[in-house]
Amino acid sequence: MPRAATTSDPFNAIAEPRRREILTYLAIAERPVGDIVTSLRIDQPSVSKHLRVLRSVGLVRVRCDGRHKFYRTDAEAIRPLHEWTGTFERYWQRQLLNVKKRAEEKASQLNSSFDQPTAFKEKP
Amino acid sequence: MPRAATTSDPFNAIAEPRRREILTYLAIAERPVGDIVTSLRIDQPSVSKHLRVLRSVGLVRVRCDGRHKFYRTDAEAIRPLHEWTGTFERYWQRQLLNVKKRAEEKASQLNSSFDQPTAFKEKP
DNA sequence: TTGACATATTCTTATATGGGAATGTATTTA
DNA sequence: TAAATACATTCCCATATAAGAATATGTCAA
Repeated sequence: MPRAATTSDPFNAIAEPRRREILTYLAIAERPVGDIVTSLRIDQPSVSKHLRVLRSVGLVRVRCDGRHKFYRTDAEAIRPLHEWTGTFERYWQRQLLNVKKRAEEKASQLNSSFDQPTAFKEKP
Repeated sequence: MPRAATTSDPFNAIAEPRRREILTYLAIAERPVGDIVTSLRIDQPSVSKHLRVLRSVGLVRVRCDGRHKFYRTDAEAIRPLHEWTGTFERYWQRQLLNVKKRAEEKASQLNSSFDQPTAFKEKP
């Protein structure tokens, strides 16, 4: 069985690099489809298809005006993703602390195992 | 052309729900494969395959000990994902402010367009 | 050495894409 | 109304999975 549809899972929707580019591009301001096509250099049908996916998971919104459709990133829809990745923050902070601690232990070990001159070795 | 390989892109790797579960499970402490199988109720070959994907993008690490292999989440590898989603934070904060502002405007409009009694309408 | 245990890999299969080309659908303008 | 503009959709196809079943590999225990 393949993966859950991109059209129902935001995590899956942002798995596609082009879609991430589009989201970044549309975060600053709303844009018509044509702007995305020329700015990001993606074929128009591809852009439309990506936008369809992004819209189906609520990552972008549309505003219609005549024959133009203005898309913009719905930043709030990205928040849950940010929060999920954020649940690991305490763990990477702990990891960093451990690395630092080990480095310091190693450093002090070196300092004590050599004689005084070692302290001056680094400045020739 | 399909998407970039799950084995090279962390965003793609976490697009699979089972793998997110595994990452969460392995964030707290290292575990042998069998623990994942029983705790998350996923077939052993599937677990091995998911772990292979996660390992190939550096999201988990292994420690071998006899016939056991202990896996753990490398939280630091999740950090870039957290940072990418975090680039949208300023935008969703702005969105929230706008929503709030509009709500307040609407509220004050209501207050001024109705007469005093309106303020007591809500407590019968 | 022979099993028993813990994981990994291979093979098959059903399915979900993503791109390219062509076509469809509104909407505006001449 | 006809042509042009802006997007969306459809069809085809090569490819990347993910699950399931069977099998392989590696390690410890009797």
